Amino acid sequence: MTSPLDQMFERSRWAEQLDASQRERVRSETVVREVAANGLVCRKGETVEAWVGVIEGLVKISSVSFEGKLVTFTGVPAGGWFGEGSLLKDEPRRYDVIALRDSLVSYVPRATFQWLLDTSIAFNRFLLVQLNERLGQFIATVEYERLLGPDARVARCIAQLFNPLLYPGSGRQLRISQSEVGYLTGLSRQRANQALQTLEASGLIRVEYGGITVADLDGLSRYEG
DNA sequence: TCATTAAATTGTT
DNA sequence: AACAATTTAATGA
Repeated sequence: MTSPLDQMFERSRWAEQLDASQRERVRSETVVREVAANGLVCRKGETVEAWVGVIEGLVKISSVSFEGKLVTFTGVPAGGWFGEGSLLKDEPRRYDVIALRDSLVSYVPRATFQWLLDTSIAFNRFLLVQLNERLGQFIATVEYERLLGPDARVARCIAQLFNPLLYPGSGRQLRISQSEVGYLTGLSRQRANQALQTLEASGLIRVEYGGITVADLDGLSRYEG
């Protein structure tokens, strides 16, 4: 029987390329935890002690200003890893990470992360690709937020969740409710619903009950209204 | 397998 | 924010 963690490793390129003893060490040192919807995966300000992977479900990385305004930076679906930035810089975590629905999360301890960094070239390559991909995403996000309306923001958000480099093996279909799309984009559910219908009418996605299927990922990521 | 019910999600105001 | 309609999941005959 393969555990959910093993399945996570199987579709993570860095873990795939470890040898048996390396993988065994990572497996034994990694902690898996269930997080209920709206539960905290990591909290802002805490000392960073782990690199985090989403095995199942969906989490969002966000921050609250001291005025209480909630800002969401990005969502991370199953298959995604995050937190390497804070680990590398050895600083307190800058963001809250909250589960959007019941999720299964894995924590790779700092020491294990360091050891991978020191011993595995595949791991280093993976981080390089991931960091680069994220940088591209955030630059594009800033550009879009300044220039485009809600429909395009939703389009971008969905396209991000389907990034094959960051979240491999998830296919074209993602289970995500429209209220979750609203949380990720900072829009009301009603507006998110409207945007999804616009995008469906443009033939970029198919809207289903409790999920969406991407028909044209490329078109979605360059949608401008 | 089918029918009934509760819960979740969606479409609309 | 509230409502009704729709879909899914769970339950038991």
